[in-house]
Amino acid sequence: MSGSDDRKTLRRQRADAARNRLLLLETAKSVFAEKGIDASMDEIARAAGLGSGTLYRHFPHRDALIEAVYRNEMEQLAQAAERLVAELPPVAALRAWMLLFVEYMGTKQLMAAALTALPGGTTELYAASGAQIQATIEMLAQNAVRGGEIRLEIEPLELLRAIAAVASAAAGPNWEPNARRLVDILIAGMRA
Amino acid sequence: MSGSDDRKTLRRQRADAARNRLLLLETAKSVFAEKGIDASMDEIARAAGLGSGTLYRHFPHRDALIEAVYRNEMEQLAQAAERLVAELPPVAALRAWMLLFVEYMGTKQLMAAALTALPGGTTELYAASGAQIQATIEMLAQNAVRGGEIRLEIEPLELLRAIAAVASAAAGPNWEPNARRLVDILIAGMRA
DNA sequence: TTATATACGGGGGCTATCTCCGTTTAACAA
DNA sequence: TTGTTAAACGGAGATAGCCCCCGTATATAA
Repeated sequence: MSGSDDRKTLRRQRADAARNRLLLLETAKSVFAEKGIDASMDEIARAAGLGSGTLYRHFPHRDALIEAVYRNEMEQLAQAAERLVAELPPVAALRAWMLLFVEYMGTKQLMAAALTALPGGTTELYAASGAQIQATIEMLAQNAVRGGEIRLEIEPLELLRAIAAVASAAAGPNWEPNARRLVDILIAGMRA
Repeated sequence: MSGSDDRKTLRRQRADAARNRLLLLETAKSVFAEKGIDASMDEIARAAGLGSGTLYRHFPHRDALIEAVYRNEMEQLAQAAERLVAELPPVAALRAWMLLFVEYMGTKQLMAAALTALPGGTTELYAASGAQIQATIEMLAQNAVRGGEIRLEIEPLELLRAIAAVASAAAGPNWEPNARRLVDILIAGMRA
């Protein structure tokens, strides 16, 4: 009943836990990059030198881990967007950021897979870490619409979904030029 | 050495085998539609009233089964393309077929999943059953290019990949209008 | 220093994929 | 028809991955 209950029950996270969480995130990122998005949970735990129980305490299931790694990466893209909007005219900023997104998919193929791959789970993955990326692309798109240069008749997030599909490793050897070209096709197709 | 060797060694497929193959394909299609693309192999075998060994003899692994179901479905789309090309002007035919593709993804959400979902396996899935669908979209695209109305700076198959991503169930409640609109954006973006 | 909430580890349950092999059956020849 | 044989069948079980459980260890706060 009293406020002191919170005091009593709240206890800051133990240092080892925080350390291990970070370690697991880093390890997962590199293991995913090396072995692909299908790397087993046990393997990741082993690579981090921790028990699988520890891995599962921090990330209750496979998707939660992928999502966490993914969210981490996306943060950087969100920051880049701010910069581009400040420095470039609206449509150019949108285009530049989409190209950055393509480039990003390149370095982190696994993330492209995560975007499109989770069977039935993609939605939830998006719902969580997608919130940020969605806010970002929507900001860029709205900005361009206000400039009067493009019309927006599709949910902006879908633009990314389309790009991610083409920019996934599965899209063959020419995925990069294809994806870059797709960005321009989309922009051209949206011009008023 | 002699031609009669073939006679001797070749023996036409047994009737029960052919029957069961068909039965398994049909069953798989409906089970996938009902329970989603994650339905277990054992469940499909059981639903068909056959042993799992039989299922695996016909389709050596899960992906082979999905691929076979998928290829089956795509056949119909290929036929529709012929008709559209004969009846409509080039770009209209391309657009109409892409919209048909969207509609198709709607009825067979599982196929959209198959298009984008197989972890690391998408490429192979495409390589096999994609041959036909690729030939189809390329025919439509080349036809439109010859008409001089559009430029083709992206591999046509990638257009489908983009559409499939947006038209997948994972793309949220508005996937259909979004996907349809994407078709028009793509067409507009490709106009010369 | 002691008490306690919190974290750790890894064995094990469960489920799904795929293999193996003894049994059954359809196809062909005589 | 009937016998022979290659082909197909079925389903138990080997393997592997996800995740839970819980006894042990330890960081934190008093």
